[in-house]
Amino acid sequence: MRQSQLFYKTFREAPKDEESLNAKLLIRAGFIHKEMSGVWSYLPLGLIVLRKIEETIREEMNKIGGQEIFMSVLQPKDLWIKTGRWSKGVGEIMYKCQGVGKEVGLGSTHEEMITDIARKFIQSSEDLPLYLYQIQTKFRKELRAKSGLLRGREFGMKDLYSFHASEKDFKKYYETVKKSYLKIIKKFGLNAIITEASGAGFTKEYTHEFQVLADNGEDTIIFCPKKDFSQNKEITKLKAGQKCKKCKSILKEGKSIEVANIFPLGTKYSKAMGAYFIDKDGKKKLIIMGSYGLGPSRLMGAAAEVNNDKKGIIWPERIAPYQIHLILAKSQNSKVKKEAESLYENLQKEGLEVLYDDRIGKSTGEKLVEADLIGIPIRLVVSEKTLAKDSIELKKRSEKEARFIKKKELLLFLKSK
RNA sequence: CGGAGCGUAGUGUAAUGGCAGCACGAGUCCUUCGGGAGGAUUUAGCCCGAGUUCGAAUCUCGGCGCUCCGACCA
Repeated sequence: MRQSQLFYKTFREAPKDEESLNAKLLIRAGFIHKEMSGVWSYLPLGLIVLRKIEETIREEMNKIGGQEIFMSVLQPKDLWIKTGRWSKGVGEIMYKCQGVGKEVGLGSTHEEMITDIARKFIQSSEDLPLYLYQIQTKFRKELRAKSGLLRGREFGMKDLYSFHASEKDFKKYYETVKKSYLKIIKKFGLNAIITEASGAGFTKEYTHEFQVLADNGEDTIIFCPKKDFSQNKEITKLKAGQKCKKCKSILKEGKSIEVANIFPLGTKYSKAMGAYFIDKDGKKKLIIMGSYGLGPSRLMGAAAEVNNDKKGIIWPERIAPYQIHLILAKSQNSKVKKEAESLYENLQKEGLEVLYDDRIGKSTGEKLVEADLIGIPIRLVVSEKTLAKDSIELKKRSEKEARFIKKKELLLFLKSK
């Protein structure tokens, strides 16, 4: 992509009413645009990042047997009445159908719908286990949206639902999802701690939150530095300073961002909605369910919140909008431009993702500062200096020092990644 | 939903009752040419409504919006 053609704009200063770091950085670098509190639009750079996050999640979900579906945002009211959640006002946003004049739900979560689908398709133990997921926009009645992408009223959610014939089978899959989630989150440059939390109306047991330590997080956890233990402060009876029961490490307290939450639903929804299957023994039994949420937009916010320095964002490779930022330094010598153009063509031929700053009016300094703000992992510069050395300058966003590298070696280096 | 703060060009800021100004951005021209360059020139603004006043960006009331703290977060 030629930067001269890219729809974006960076800003020297963030809007004064944004306080959270992720919002400041993502707005300044031209990734997102706020429509209203808790509601964001994604500009080209931001959308690429969001799509990469979704794609990473999709790959991993498919690996653990997930099949992708896409449920509707508008949901029939009667399903919600069955589970008693319509009148409770537990977050569903009513939507008056224009013209029709009837109330329908605007999807805040999809347990009701998925169970409705499942009870129609699951008939015997032969149909189990079953893993269905979707990547969807959710709408929630957040009384207080805040912290940039970290808590929105409209946001992306990957929700996976599992259906099992036995508790044993459910527990096994629950552990599989835990491992898968840790793996996914790590690819976004984040280190999650699996944290026990309240059942939150879903279950009497613990649910599990995936918490990423960050000063701007809205949760507080008491955790073991070796990850042998972690509980949300809301429910824990332990305090920082006490010893971990498993490994005897001193427990710590920290602010954290909840990037995912998984729930053992048991038979709560299958019971409320009559989702049964015929087991091998010929008996009619309730389907055992789990639900597993992971938020792509919140993950994008968390990734920016955690991976940055004073100059800007430092995107982890897997979700960076481009892998390489090629910069044409300002020069009177037309050979410099020729060299950069030909390098751009070559890198593209190799199938590498390149953002090429081909703008001719901009000073080199401005380009470098802007590149740091945008945060692409590898920066290449073509200038009079590099031309004289018959090489290209290479610098990783995560490292301080740049180095010069011969063109042939450069391609090998980049392809090896 | 309770509490606090804030709403002035695209962004950041000044003017505290008397001609809305500055910087960045954006446009044009010249110079500069590796860490948001310099000069010239152009562009663009008082959240909405009511009130007080000779006169309101400024004071009062109402509304709307944003941020932060708290409650809530299925």
